[in-house]
Amino acid sequence: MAIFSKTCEYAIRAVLYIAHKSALGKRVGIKDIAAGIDSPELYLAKILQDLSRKGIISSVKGPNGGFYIENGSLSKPISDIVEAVDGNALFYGCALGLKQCSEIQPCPLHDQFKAIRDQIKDLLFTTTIGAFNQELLAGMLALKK
Amino acid sequence: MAIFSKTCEYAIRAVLYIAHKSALGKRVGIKDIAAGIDSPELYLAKILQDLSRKGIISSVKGPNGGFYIENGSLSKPISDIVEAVDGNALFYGCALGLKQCSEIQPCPLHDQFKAIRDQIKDLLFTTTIGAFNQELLAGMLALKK
DNA sequence: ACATTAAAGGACAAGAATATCTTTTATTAT
DNA sequence: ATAATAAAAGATATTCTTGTCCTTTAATGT
Repeated sequence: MAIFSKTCEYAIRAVLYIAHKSALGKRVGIKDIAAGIDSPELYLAKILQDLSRKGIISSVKGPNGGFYIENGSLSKPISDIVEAVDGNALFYGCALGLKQCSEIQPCPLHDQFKAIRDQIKDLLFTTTIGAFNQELLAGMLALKK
Repeated sequence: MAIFSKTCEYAIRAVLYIAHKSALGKRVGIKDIAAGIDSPELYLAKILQDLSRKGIISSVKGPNGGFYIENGSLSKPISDIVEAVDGNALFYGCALGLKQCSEIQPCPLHDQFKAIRDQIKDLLFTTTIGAFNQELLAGMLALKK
């Protein structure tokens, strides 16, 4: 199994794609995004609808419409996308799925996974949606294939 | 989403349960294990069949039969269970699901996730199946609820 | 106003993961 | 040998994830 659901992988890649296009003041349509991140167009549409409802991205309908990201939202952390799509189990859940796992009643992997979860949290909470814009524009980072 | 699939959570908990019972020279039946780790009995049966076929655990049929773990297998790493059930995407896959992600063609999270994957690998490859036997016997660690 | 464009929304379909049920096979004790 | 036990195996059911299709709504340009 992967760290993120497939839906979440698409979501992150799409948001980063929209972000670096938005930095140029451009809105992007669903076809453009789907091609830009190699994802099924109609499924991605559903995901973006959801992210739009949740305020992570914005959209306008009609000619010259499309998806974009508010300047202020570029400083939101990537964790916002993950939480919106996959929930917060990755940040707070027990690795072995125990509801009552805690310091008092730890599962065998409790201590070791705490460190890993903390590192994952640190990464996703401190990395912003706009953090990769320059490198994406420069073509130094990949979002497809 | 959680780190492991539900199937894998059951698998790890069951194997650790079997391990610490095996340390006492006892075989344990599926009912016992399912109750001991709070899992659906018949589903767990399927998982253990699979682990048995893959040589991670052993079993004997008939009266006084049940599941057990060879002494030598107690020193196998937990990663063996994870790989058998969830595959190795957690250890080697790209966080954003890109097939071609690498140093040459990195996804935006490539570098940061490499560190996290390495830590996960380190934990799962160096922690053995038998590592928690004493604490489990002493009731200091939980496998259910 | 009207036609065109593009996202939103609702419904549906396919596939995978999770869970259950029933029959078969192997082992043990009598 | 036979009966009882317990895992293996095969079949089926349910739920969740992923993916597609079709209609509706909102915005724009003419």
